[in-house]
Amino acid sequence: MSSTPIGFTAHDHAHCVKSALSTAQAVCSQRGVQMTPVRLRTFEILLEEHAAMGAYNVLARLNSEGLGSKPPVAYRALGFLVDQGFVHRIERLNAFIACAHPEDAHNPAFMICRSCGTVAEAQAQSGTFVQSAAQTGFQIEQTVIEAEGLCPSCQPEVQP
Amino acid sequence: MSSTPIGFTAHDHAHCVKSALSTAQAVCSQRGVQMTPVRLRTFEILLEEHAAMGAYNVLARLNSEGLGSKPPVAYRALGFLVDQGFVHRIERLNAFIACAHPEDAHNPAFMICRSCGTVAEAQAQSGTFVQSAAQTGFQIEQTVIEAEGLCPSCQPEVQP
DNA sequence: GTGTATATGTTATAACATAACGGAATACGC
DNA sequence: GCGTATTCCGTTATGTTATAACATATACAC
Repeated sequence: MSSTPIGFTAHDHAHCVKSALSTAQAVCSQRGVQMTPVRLRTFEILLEEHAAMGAYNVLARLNSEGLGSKPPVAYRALGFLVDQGFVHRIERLNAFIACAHPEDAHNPAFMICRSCGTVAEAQAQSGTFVQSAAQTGFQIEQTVIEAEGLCPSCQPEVQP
Repeated sequence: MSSTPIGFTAHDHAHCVKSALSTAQAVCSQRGVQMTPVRLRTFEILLEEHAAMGAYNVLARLNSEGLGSKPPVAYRALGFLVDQGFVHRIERLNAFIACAHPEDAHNPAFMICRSCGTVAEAQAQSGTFVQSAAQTGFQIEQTVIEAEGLCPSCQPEVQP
């Protein structure tokens, strides 16, 4: 398969799928957790799709392959992948997306195009919000940072 | 009514409810939109509760007062209030909360205590995320910034 | 093989949300 | 006031997302 434009930029998709899968498997054995067939295939589906998918879409795919037909199957697999940091949940969309940077620990932030639905992952860093949280004594464990708007391809061209 | 501890700090609750309601009504007539009884009472419920509430909880309250018993009634009123900036939606909780700073336009950020459920609103400001979005050409229209963790009251005391 | 922990299968239901339609209330130009 | 346009509300029905609870199976340590 050739490169496809994803996340606002092109890249070698087949490669990133393969690489993410083997990385994940390595990480799992390192952590002593099991990358079972359902979990692996769920991850692979998200990687192949390379877009945010609802749990029931994932489930439909799993079901068509005989890997489970009931919601808990999908939700458990997705929950596992999220816990391990291989997949992120997009709160705004009630959807899941394969992590773009599974290697390093990170606080992901997302840009969601309201026109084409593309979701791009970026690195979030502490801004004034985290500082003000610290000031009030709030102990942050996890952050949700999502921006909705228009990706470069979906912005109207300026008239000449 | 006396002050109650809310959003990690105490304040005069009765006053803030009254003031928010009259501010909202003034803003509505200024904008030429209608603050109808259902909308007003929905806002008041959220102000009184001073916590994140699910749409169906709000609906139950409305229903008990004869103001509507079907989901669309609550969702429409909440949608209006969100559009006008009087109420915010907490994506992480699928819930709604009255705005803490209805006067000024703002990008809200929220701290959600996973122990007691308290939600505090803070001011979000542009961090590296917004910058990197601008770099990629993504045009942000709206942001969701929510942190989950432990509020000061729910953090375990340090052993002496 | 027995016990323990983990994972999956399945049923059932909870919780959240909206499309679509008809009718009532309201605003507004005249 | 009166007609008309618009907005809002009530209701039916259904769609979508998510989890509790319990049964079964698998893996592994001992």
